[in-house]
Amino acid sequence: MRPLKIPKPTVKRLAIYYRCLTKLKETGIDRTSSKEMADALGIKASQVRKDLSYFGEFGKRGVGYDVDKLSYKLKEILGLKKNWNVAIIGSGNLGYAIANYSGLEKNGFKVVAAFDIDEKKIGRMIIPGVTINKFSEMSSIINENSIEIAILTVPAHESQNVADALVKSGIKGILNFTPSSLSVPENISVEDVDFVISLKSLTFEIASFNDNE
Amino acid sequence: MRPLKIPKPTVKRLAIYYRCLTKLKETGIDRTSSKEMADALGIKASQVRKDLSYFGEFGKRGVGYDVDKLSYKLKEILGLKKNWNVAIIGSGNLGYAIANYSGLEKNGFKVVAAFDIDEKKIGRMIIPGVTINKFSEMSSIINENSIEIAILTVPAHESQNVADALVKSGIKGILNFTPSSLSVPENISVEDVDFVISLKSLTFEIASFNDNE
DNA sequence: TAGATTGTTAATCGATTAACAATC
DNA sequence: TAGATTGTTAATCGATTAACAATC
Repeated sequence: MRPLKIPKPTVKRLAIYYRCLTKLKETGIDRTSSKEMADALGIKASQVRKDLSYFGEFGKRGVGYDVDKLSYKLKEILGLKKNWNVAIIGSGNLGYAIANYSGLEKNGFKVVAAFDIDEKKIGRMIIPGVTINKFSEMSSIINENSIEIAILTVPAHESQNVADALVKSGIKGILNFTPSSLSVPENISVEDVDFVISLKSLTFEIASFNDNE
Repeated sequence: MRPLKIPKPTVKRLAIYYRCLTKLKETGIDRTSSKEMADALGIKASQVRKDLSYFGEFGKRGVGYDVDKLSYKLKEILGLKKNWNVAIIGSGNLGYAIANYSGLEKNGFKVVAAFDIDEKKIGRMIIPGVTINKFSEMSSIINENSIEIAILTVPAHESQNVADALVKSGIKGILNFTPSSLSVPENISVEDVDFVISLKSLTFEIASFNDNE
């Protein structure tokens, strides 16, 4: 049982701290401070401490944080102590790129299945050892392989239907690359990755800069 | 000259409203209301009106909004009246997938150049008509083609170097798919798209659900 | 006119930051 | 011990929401 409702931005930052600590570890540094991490990330030291304080006391006053220990704690908090089986839903260019992104495996995410409607793609390998399946087999394959996370890269007009099927298949979370805002039961988690919206934030900013001088 | 500092979340939502209006237009609907849009997006009507109010008065009291007119206004606000030339920096799987994503052209973004270090890729086409170039040609090609936006999909350890080169080449904004937080001059805009962080937010949520019952 | 919906103000809510006692 | 840095409280800042007069 977690004590409090954790702010969404805090969760994102915890993942960023974890990445930061991993880098420190690789550099051979074994002690750090909220200030050091904050400076590396361009935020305030009190923000770092506040974020961590939701989950416990991980540092030593006057000393700082043990990199290994804090890193392990964050790994635990973020649910990364186990490996996660993921499925790629929609094996187009984007699905292919994500499935083959080395960062997935490095972070404990294992692509164990992929799906597509395109008959021509069925049977091909999306990554070595993982063949692309028909949507009709989705439910059974998700169950058999205890897949909890779906990475959704289907065309926008199919996204809600596919999401419904995923929920029925017992998936627990969806990383949604489609532009649709999905309706799912409240016990299912969805994270949206919407780079066209990000691109338009960018043009807004660029256009604003030019307007303002 | 814009009157106020616009909240970041507001800008993102403006882009979402614009997408919503585009969909309404396609459906043949020509009038809407803050409530209708809000319900479609799962937010509050007052949020929609507040967001729009930063930029002017676009509706009619008692009536609502003209879809065409509001859509055009948002297009203008977001800087989308012109087409943007973009370059793909790093022509791996992800760069390839993004370059070939139909949503780019549909939204007024034109991929006019691509780059990579890998000698084997130089000269190949990333999309029909656009060949992959060496990094050494980046500066001149960006200038000659008046490219203002770079989509950065290089490996993490090269990202800052490449970003520096992009800034020197006169780029105005970077859509950053790498996990590095880039240092750029304050007149350069950066938007981060970090799906591994999103994936870890997802595992946090899933793990929390299971812990809490 | 009566009903509907805007634009805007004021209230609320939530997240960030500063400050500092605790303590290594 | 003196200096450093935590964990936490309180203050500040910013964003969301409710409420309502204006008005179509």
